[in-house]
Amino acid sequence: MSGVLKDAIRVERPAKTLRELALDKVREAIVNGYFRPGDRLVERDLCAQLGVSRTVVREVLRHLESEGLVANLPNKGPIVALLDIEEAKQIYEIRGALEGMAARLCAERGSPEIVAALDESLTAIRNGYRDSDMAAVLTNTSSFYQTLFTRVDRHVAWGVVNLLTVRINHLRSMTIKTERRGIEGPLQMSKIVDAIRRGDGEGAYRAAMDHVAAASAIAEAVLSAQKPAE
Amino acid sequence: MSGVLKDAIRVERPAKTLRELALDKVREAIVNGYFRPGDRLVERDLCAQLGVSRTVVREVLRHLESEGLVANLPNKGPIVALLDIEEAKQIYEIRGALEGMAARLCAERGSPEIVAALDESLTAIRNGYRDSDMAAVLTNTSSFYQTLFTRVDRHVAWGVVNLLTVRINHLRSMTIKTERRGIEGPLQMSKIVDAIRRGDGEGAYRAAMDHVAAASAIAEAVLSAQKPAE
DNA sequence: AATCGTATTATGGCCTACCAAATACTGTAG
DNA sequence: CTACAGTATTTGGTAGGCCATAATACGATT
Repeated sequence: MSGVLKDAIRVERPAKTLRELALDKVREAIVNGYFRPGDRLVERDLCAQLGVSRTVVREVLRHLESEGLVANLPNKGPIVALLDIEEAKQIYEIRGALEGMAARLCAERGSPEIVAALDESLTAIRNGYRDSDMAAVLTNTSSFYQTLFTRVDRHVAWGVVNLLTVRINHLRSMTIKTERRGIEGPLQMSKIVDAIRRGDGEGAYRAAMDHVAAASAIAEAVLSAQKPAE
Repeated sequence: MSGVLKDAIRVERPAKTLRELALDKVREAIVNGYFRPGDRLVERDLCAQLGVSRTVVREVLRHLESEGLVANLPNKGPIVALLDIEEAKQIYEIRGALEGMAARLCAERGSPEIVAALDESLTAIRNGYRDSDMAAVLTNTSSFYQTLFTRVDRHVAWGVVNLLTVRINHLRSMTIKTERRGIEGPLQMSKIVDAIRRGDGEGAYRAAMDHVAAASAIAEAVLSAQKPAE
């Protein structure tokens, strides 16, 4: 049997442990609102719902806790973390600093491939708004920023941004639906791309900051309009 | 019985679970070098060493994994994460962005209390260098930055910085011992304080960035001098 | 009827024991 | 000396149990 063939037919293992699958499921469930902020996450119930053992559930809860998606009340157990408006603003601020940094680096790199990739995501975002396909808007916004970070090899910063982003995910899906966001959002993002295209690091930095600041302002409005109602 | 008294005599419970104690122990052991990068962390060995069950050990390992201190090799198990020089540089870069941001905010706030607190930490750092007490240098450097972040209520950013910092902790203790660091480090930090004192946001930002950049450069030198030797 | 004390329940924290699968090691037969 | 089979190691995952605590419900007593 040839070594080459052996490699060729090598079966791609799922490679995902049950724990990781469960982790994704629960995170997904929190992010998309199946579990609401404040909901208790009872271990044994989760076992039943996920069809896994308590060991796995507990590891998943620990992991989500360190991600900030789950909070652990002493002597009461884990709940879905509540999103504090102050915290949300700080998260947006951090994203601004990091995305601005990445945008500047992209501009300084001056690679046409980056601009092309960003344009592609941006077009997809515009189409998403046109078709009212908010899921598409979210995933392509994500890939827009992923490009920004990973094309200049800032994987750690991308990881941080991702970590923080899941915590404000419900906010993201709300801000995105805002009336004017469908126009202004892509406009601001295209300013980032333009600055990168002309190699304007400082402009790219500011454009990225502006975009996040706008998102933050909308989020604040949404949150403070919502909180009193509870 | 008076309500005031009731609060006054409220018994302080340890409140720490076994898991948290174990987590701290293991993290500490990794950070201070008892476990070296690349070392395997065999669950059952840890159970024996910590005197706890596998349940606890596994949760601890998961937690450290999500902190980036532990890496999990598929089908082989957890090891202490190896520090890649590229990753270290990125971490320093992120710290620069966030600490710069915090320094700017402190300068804009213009509160004498902040300056006083920073000065106090800085003095302690200088004393630490004078007495060759590197542990003191580290903890006071930490409190310097903690002041920078928490006095302007940036707890999330402080959390991010902390999370990243533990990953480069061995580097920190090495860069700190570098010959000229004992002079230049405090000098750069005093520039941050000076800029804050005169309300110069931009200057504080740049000074904070410079300080981290210098640390990064030293770390790079140390690491690349060390890696080939292995 | 109001209050005080006592089961009961729900739940998390922690433990032991077990099995399956993958990997690493080891000794033996050819 | 090599190939191969068996053995130990170790993780991933499961099952189930014990204990402590907190909350709640339920009486019993005054």
